[in-house]
Amino acid sequence: MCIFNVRANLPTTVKSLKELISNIKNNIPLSLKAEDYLFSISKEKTISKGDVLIHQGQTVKKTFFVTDGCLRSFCTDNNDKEHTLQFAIKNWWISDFIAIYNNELATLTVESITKSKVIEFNVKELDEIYSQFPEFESFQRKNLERHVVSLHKRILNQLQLTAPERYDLFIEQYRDIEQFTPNYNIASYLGITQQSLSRIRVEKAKK
Amino acid sequence: MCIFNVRANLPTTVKSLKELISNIKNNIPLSLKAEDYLFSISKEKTISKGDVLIHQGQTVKKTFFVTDGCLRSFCTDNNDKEHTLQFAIKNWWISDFIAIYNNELATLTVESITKSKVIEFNVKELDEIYSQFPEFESFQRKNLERHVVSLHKRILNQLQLTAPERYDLFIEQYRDIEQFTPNYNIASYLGITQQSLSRIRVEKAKK
DNA sequence: AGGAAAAATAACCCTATGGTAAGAACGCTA
DNA sequence: TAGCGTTCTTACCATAGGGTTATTTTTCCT
Repeated sequence: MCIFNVRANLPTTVKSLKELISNIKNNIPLSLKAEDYLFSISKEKTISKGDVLIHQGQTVKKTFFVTDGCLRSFCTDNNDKEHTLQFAIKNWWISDFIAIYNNELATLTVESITKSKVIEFNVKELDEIYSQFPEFESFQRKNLERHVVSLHKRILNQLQLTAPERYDLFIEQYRDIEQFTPNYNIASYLGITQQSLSRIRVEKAKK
Repeated sequence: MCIFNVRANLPTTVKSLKELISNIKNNIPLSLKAEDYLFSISKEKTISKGDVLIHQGQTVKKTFFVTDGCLRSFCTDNNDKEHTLQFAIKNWWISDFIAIYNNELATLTVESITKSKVIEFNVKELDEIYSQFPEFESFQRKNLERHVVSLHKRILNQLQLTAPERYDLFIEQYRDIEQFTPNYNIASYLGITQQSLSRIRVEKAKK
């Protein structure tokens, strides 16, 4: 959902930033200066399974571009039940965008489901990029348009599909996420319990 | 979710375009040329209750800014059940953004719930505005950011709240929409049947 | 390989919501 | 103000999915 990049000659430690560069260059031409800036504000991190990058209730200062592994964002309700808003794998962005765009404290938790690699950005520094390098405006607008479409679709699916249908669709669309994440996380994304998902899987296997 | 405006001296027939202008000027400075362009591509329309502005299955060429009344967008499933994605009142945009951004045929229907007034824009002409007047990029990016936040929140609400809780929230947040729309449309927005909503209302009244 | 921890399944009963159908209330319009 | 269509409510039973707890299977660790 966000953006970015670095110079052509990368130190070995930031090799995976190349993903990000090519990702961006597919969409807009990047000046060397813009690459420099991106490089200067990014920090590559390796994180372990279970690590929490954003804590509910705290200020959100970072946003993450995933280069390896799988993360998720979720909220926790009054009964300590978790509800997954988003999964993120390679080339996806993840953070608490509600908090960032509303300038509020985090309502979400962002945690790593597997050992992962991410590129970390400071939200404020990242936001600077638009004034310094206006070519990012259009790039990001289009990203957001695509994101809006996927959210519209998710809402419609939630309204009109049964739980088994939603599960089938999830498997179909996110096979590369399914392999990383336990079923109870998928259930919390689909809006059902782990037990219901188990039942659904059993029914599905019978056919 | 989109953008717009017109010149300072308006013909009387486009007086309501002023809403749009002030809406935009609150956010970005508008050149006269940009105002001219907006004026040239906009068309004010009065529509009756029940009129359909976008038909499922057809090409989506228009997007609408509402200046009076209330409209909704919905999809229709295999059993002819309708599921409301969005309501739009004064100062909101409405169209089938899934179709527009994906360049597909309409999956949604946009219909007017009341007698309404809208300003109609051709999607292609509207899209031109970004290349001709780059100041709109940032404006629209921020609109989309806000829209993403509201969609994230809706998804989380759908996952974690009960039907009565969602209804309470709807009443609280959209009192100005509730007055226009029949309960079965609200039900289809909340993801429940008209009958369930009726039950919920009865329970609520008892307290 | 062996044991602990995590994840998935199963079985129980319970509750919220759905489907159908009927009737009541409301609101136009003649 | 009568009458008709629309919207809302009620009541019935049906069902999907939830809550709890136990058991099995898988994964992970050393």
